[in-house]
Amino acid sequence: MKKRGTACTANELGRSACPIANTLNLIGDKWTLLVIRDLLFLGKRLYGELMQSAEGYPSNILADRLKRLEDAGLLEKHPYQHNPVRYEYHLTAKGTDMFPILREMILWGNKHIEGTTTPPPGFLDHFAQQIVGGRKKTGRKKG
Amino acid sequence: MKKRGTACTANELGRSACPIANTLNLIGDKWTLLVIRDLLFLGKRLYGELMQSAEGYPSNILADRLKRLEDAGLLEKHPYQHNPVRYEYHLTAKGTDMFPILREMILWGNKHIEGTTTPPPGFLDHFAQQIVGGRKKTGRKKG
DNA sequence: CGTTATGACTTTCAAAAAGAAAGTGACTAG
DNA sequence: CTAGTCACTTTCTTTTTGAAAGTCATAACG
Repeated sequence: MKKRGTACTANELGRSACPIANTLNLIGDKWTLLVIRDLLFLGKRLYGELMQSAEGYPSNILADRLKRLEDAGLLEKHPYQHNPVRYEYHLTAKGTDMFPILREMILWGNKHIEGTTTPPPGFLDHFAQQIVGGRKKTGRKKG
Repeated sequence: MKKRGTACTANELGRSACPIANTLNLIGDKWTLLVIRDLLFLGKRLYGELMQSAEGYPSNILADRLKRLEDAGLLEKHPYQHNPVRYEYHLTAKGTDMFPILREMILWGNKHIEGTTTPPPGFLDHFAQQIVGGRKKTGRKKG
């Protein structure tokens, strides 16, 4: 619960230079991708909103993951009030780029785990458009 | 290191019915996806081959993850010798369907983490062809 | 002024998981 | 008979988790 690092270059945690291994250094745990999901799909911004997520984050874990994600450059926090200072969190481009990973996990879960909820029609395309289509030249996937 | 479950229906571990949350119940840790990577991309089959992976699995962790993946139906083990019985491991269709998740992690890692190795040209398409194009009727991506 | 409430964390601590290393069982080779 | 190998399993110490309580700044109430 204490050590953190930027993890922006390979091998920082003693692993190989494999992009999968290095990506897992950031999101290879039970909670981190759920925080990203809440920020990306569910429009949550504040600590309290995230705490009310259906997943029931332990508060210390949530605080820790937000810090790690900030250190890794996947999210930024900005003060929305002073005295006491409170922050709102939002994903950076590096964070929203996680979308394709989330999307494939949704598709895999829907296909292979009974009882998982399916996003409404067009939901994923909407985000793909917004995130991938909106910021970069698009390219891969779907013609 | 002891409890295991099939986790083939949602909510088994007290989480929401979200497909991301439920997929993370299976692969939301540091090692599991690396084992799948070794089986899927690197052609490893035997316990000893997996142990020689660049990631350096602790042997007890590797044994545990293989069991969990088998319980979840992502891999099967088959004996390749008797006395003593030894097994070889290979992914099921449910396991190889993880490919798109791995692919997106490779792309994300290559884009955002300096120093990660890039697969050779055509590598991912090759697998997409083999796995997605080969087993199901799906999109066939280019004839 | 004193008390209660709220939001956003932080600290504490018991329990669970990870990980290093040594052990086990069934052989095979020398 | 002794040493070596493969595929795990067990033991044990360290680290991480996670439930719950605590903290801090401020607002609202009486």
